[in-house]
Amino acid sequence: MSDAVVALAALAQNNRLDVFRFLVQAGREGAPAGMVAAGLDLPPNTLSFHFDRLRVAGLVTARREGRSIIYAAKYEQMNALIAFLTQNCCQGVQCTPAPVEGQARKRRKIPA
Amino acid sequence: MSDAVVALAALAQNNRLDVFRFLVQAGREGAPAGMVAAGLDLPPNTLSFHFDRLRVAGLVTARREGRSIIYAAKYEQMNALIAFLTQNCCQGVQCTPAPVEGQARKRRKIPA
DNA sequence: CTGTTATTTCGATAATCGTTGAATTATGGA
DNA sequence: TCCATAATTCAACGATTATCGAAATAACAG
Repeated sequence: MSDAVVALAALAQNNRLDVFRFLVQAGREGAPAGMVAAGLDLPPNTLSFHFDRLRVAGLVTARREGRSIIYAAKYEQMNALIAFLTQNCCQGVQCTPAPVEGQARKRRKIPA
Repeated sequence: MSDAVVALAALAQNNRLDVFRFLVQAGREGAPAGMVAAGLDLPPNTLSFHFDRLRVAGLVTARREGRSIIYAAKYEQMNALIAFLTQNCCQGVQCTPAPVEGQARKRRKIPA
């Protein structure tokens, strides 16, 4: 539960949210730190700091590959966060913001 | 878009997340500040600070009623946040964590 | 007006945050 | 070995945060 707060805090910062979005777009494979640095124009030490936050929050994984360190988004954790928000912060009320595609047509109310 | 960061930051704090959840449970009607203070055992000035954060983030509304001030969760904003996360932080990948109730049965793929 | 209840505002404080420059570690190539 | 590349760690900094006690404001009752 305080898990959620940590994850929220990790995403509640512009650069960090950008980093995470970048990694999401990079796919399961992930991307080396340097590529993220180049893509977002962030100095490597600042980036290291943010990566660490995301990692501690369980939102990304890190693995070494040659001299690069590859970071990858942890989709499961993101799903868990969204699930938490959906269940705890909209309770009872219609909330699920309609899946992006294939949403059901509104059903006509059946008269008594 | 930086809207999302503000909303995330507003929820990225234990007491504040509790406050928001309390208001969500209170329903559209909302609840007076004092009731939240009692329910969560928080000093009123600290609570004021947190209410303000949530209000600025667009996550709650405030209206005066007699001597009380009634705060209410803004479900639409929460939906918008969840929508943002669903679309921007899981892009392409299966992500929507299955609506709590009434979820559609999985459709059998139609063979060519 | 006076007093009471409900809440906010103000000033101060300790803690945490995001960024920076400089130094450091780790890997691989010549 | 020596050098270059990729990334992290460290110390410092100004800025923001969450909390507190005390004072102020708002609405109502007598």
